[in-house]
Amino acid sequence: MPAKNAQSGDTTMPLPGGGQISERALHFLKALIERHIRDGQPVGSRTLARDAGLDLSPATVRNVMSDLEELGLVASPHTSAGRVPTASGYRLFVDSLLTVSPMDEDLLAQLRTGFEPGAESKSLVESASKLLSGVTQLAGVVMVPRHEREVFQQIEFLPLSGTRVLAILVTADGEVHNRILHTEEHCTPAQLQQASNYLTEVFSGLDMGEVRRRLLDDLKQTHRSMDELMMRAMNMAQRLVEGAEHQDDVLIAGQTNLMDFEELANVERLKALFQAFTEKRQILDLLDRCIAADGVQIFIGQESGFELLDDCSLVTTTYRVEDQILGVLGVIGPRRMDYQRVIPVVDVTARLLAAALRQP
Amino acid sequence: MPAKNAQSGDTTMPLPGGGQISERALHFLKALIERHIRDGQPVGSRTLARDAGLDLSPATVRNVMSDLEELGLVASPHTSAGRVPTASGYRLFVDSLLTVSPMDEDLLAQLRTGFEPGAESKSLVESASKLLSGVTQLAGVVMVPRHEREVFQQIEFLPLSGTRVLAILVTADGEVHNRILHTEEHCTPAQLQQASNYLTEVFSGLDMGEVRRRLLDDLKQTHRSMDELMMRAMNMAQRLVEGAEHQDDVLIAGQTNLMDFEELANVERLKALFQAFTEKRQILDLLDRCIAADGVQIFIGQESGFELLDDCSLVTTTYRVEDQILGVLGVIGPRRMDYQRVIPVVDVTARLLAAALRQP
DNA sequence: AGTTAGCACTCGATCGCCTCGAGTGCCAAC
DNA sequence: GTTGGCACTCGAGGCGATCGAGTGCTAACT
Repeated sequence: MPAKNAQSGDTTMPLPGGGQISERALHFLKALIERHIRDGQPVGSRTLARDAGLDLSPATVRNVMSDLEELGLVASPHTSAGRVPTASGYRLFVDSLLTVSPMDEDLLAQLRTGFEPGAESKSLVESASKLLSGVTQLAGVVMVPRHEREVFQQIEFLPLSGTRVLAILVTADGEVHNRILHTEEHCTPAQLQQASNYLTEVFSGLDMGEVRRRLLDDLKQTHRSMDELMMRAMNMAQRLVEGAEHQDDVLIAGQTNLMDFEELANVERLKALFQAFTEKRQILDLLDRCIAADGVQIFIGQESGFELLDDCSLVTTTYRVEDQILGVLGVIGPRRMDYQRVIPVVDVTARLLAAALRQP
Repeated sequence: MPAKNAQSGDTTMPLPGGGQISERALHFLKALIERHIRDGQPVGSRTLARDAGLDLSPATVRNVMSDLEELGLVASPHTSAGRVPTASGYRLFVDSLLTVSPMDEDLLAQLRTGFEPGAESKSLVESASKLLSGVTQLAGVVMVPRHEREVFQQIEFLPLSGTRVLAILVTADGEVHNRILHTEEHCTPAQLQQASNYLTEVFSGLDMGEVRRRLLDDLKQTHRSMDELMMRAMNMAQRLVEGAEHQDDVLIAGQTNLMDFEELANVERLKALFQAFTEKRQILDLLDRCIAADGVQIFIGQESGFELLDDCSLVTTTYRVEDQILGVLGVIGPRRMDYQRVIPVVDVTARLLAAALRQP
């Protein structure tokens, strides 16, 4: 029998997947999910009847639950075990049922004091991931400010012994990248000075993507009048810019928190998950896909498109300075995470990190 | 009845803990341990009789095993379950029974090619930990070259915007440390240049411990004639040297390998272990205690004095350049690891790392 | 004296069986 | 539309039997 809970005194709402659902059914869904988030157990009709506060008998609740099951919002692990929310159930929950409570004062204070005002961006990002994991008891992930978006400020070349040269790239936000380069010939300090002056003058104020593009262009047009020194400087700059990529582009903290959840406490699954955490590649790709969207994004189960996280949810948001997106941060946890609490935490942390990054 | 296997045709040997043990019993102990290392199961008399190759009946083997048990070298988890080596059993095994086979050619080649010749020390150390874990299928740990032992080569100050100065410290082995400092007053590039020239001249060739000591001394003796600029330079150098400490002093790779061992596959234990791996502090302390000793060191079970590793063993050795100890590396695995194979791997990796570090 | 076969015994693992209880679905009555 | 009642399902947990690997002991063998 199809779901026909549409009744006179109760409004019904259209459902994303097509079909209708009564207000009352939604209320029960919400209560069920909240209960399940709290204790992790399948929720039975008796319990839900008590929880919902509507003074209805378990039998009635069973009818409603049956409807919810037919709509694919809940499921029962086996015949005689209450219901558990499905991914779609959670989806509906976070989209329309969530009561976004204002954030706790203490919590806000805790987050605020977590960011050391004058600190370097590296350490701020680290604080962010630790705060996220500490406050939510989940795994915190932060994608560090994307190099592409950073602004070139100056470059210096420092002669080391032999033909080795230390190249130092400073970006506008005070980030420092350095790398040892091997040149074919020996360079004098004066030559190096000249090269760095030239490059700094030409590229200062451009973002790194632009710098890379121009470098490539300039190097291609070798016919352009350019003395050999500059060629070499360009080459060095090129190698520095190319090299300062990836690697520690994503910070993860509190991985071990995930071991506390029974639904994930399976050694094989954990192994795969932790391997992904140490390699970071896949996590980075995942976060990279979140960078386009605005505001807090939530991926439940397979929605992340990342098999390892099928039993997990991911709550992310971007952090930005003056409308420029710097990166993405968020948390990874089991599907049954406390979204109500986690969402504002992620949101606020992003704002605080952005604010801290703004004033170097 | 005490162990009285002393017999005419069989030599007996004194045991570290006092007591005697026959050659034959040792032979059985060795076979038992090798068997247990291979399959992880308690070893019964029938199996051992076959394994030992001495053509003795299980009944005889049982007598021997009983002696071994009385000496505390093996134990049975319960009445009818064969024997398992104890920590003392492993101890005796690694001390006197181990047949150190020469290293496999392919393996040696694999280790050799793992180190990129000209690479920076940071990346060499990373290679070492990855090789250790990859080759042994255990967790590889490397304590990075201790800062104290490094040799100061040059220092440079780079003016940034405002009163911020980027201090760059280069050590003889090509390691680069940098840090952003805030000065009270604005410094001209010329002043900074002068300061860096002075400091480089004074400290070049000294090891970092010496540099720190002299800096502290000089700063204390403010009555000494020294112009204000130098004072400030000293101050900056001081802050840089102090700051470039600890943090990533130990690298760990292949932690997840430990999840494959049933004897460790317990979520609580794993959580504690992985927390220690991310905090690193305790691991660092542990490795620090190994730095004094010479050659390959083996800690079995509680011998490490680190509760979390009670069910693990630790095989370490130091790596050195010209008799100067640079650091410690090794592997962490279950007690029943393949010592025969692991020990040479640790040993050779240390030598290769040292060799790679020698030529920057 | 050391070695061995034989034998009783122990004990975990596994299976089947049962009971218990939480929860469901359906139906008839309110 | 709601509810109580009822039969049914199914996992969890307890109980007992069986199986088999392994032990310890003893008595006989070399």
